Amino acid sequence: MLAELAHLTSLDEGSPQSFKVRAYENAIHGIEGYPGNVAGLDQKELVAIKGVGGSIATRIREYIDTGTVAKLDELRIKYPAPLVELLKIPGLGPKTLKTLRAELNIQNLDDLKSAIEREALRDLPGLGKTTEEKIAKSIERLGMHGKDRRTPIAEALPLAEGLAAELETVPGVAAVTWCGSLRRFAETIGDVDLVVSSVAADEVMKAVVGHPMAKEVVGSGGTKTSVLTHAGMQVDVRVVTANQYGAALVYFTGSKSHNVALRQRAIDRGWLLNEYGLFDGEDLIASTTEESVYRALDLPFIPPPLRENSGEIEAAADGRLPDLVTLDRIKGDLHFHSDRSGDGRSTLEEMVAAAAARGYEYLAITEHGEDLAINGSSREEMRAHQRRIGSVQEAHPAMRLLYGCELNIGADGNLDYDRDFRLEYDWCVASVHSHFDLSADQQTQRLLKAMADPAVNAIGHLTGRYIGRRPGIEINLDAVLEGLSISGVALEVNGALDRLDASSDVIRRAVAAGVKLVISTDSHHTSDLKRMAYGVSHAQRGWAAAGDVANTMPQVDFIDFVSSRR
DNA sequence: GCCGTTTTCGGCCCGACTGTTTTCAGTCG
Repeated sequence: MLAELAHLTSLDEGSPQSFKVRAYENAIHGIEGYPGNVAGLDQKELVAIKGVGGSIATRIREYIDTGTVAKLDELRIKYPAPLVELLKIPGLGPKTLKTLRAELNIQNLDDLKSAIEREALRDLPGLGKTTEEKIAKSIERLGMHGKDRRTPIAEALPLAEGLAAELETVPGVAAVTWCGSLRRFAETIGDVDLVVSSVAADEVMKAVVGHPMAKEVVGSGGTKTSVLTHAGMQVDVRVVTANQYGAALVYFTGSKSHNVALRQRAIDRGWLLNEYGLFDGEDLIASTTEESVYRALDLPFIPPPLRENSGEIEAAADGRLPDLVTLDRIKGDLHFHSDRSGDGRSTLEEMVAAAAARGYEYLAITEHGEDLAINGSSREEMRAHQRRIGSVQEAHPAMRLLYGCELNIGADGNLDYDRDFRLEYDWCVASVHSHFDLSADQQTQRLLKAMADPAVNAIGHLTGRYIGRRPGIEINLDAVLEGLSISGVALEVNGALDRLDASSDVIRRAVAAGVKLVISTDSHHTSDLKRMAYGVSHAQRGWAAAGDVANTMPQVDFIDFVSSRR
């Protein structure tokens, strides 16, 4: 509601920088940083949220109580959807759109196209032939990459990793880092930003322009090149000197809103912060490393996944940043398949060896239960598997293997096998794999019933979503978190890049509610173990401290934790 | 529309790039 208000108000005010628009955007960030359920707050409690004043608080209550907001309805009538759609065209902003509507009565895409055909745009004040052609070209490729097109992180990250590795081999290059929403580990990525430290910018520009993944060069200058990939993703590469690298990383990692707040902090001290450094007049205060920039602003280093201006700067300033979970504190993996599961692709021995190579202290083997057609295992198969796990255990004495199962949560909340058989497992993850379209009430009951089962230790991939492909199930989150909190069942943070389920905002709510987390890879092949790093970054985005994550416990404590559930 | 270790009124981040202009406006990140 607030995002739409901001969007329509930018049209109404004829400026995306209008203070009213920014106030709405600030309120969005404040609310994102609120760890509880905003719908339950009254006017006074709402105003206490940073960025929310009397007017916005009233509109939030109005929205929750009535489902509509009069101000928003007014704006929707004044600016109908077909008109607002035109803002998605790259290069066309609110000012130009206002002119087009006032001068040429353009109301939708067809109006705009025909105005371009009769070359009517070029005679308008402030526009010209070039702008007309630019807008025409933008419309042509609108379907592929409009302003709001976003790519799932599962597609963007491999592209960035590959390109960064190649650019590191270009002569003169000292370092390459992908920045932007990708470094912040957002679920979807607008474009890939690479910041390169190099003494030979032209070499880097040449390498990018001539790269086979570049289908089209959007723009290329001395230090900045933008290209479109064949998949329609924009990649921006920016070259800076080694001395500017830290300030550039801060600047290009964002978020925009985090940067604004940092610059405000600089202004408060009479300084200037930009992508080249932190300055006191002509004097450079900090620029080489990110740490030095933050330190000069009296802040500890803020990990990129937190940089959304949703409370991290205030927390950092007060020394209240959580002791975030990190990869080196992970002691085991608790959602793990071998080719015993129909969709598994590596053998048990290979999978266990891969886990041992990572130095894990414990590992739960969680093959699919019998209810999952094709992929599941019968009781007899499970018993044989248990024996095989026992013999593999002998080869890895330092790592405790848990005989486990990924139970399937049926439509009614029922689980595989029977209670006694389930209780023989050392560790069970229970997950939804079907019936995605039940009502929120039904899904909630289903989950609550599953977590009430004494064999269940964790709820796997909470919503079953695939980012950009399939929405997750609808649930009553408050009820689910309460259920987890009461039962002591852990919430899984699934590290598969196309899942990242539960979402980071749910993780943040869960942490605030005292729910225990487990970060798992849901590995089906030895190459999947690297997902642990993704799960950790994603959990950081949800403000998860090491103490919130059960699989940071050393082996002894973890075994205690598991048996307390049994 | 929000906010206050100078403030309840008067501020509100910064720069690159492009195009349309002779000093600036719009868009973008």
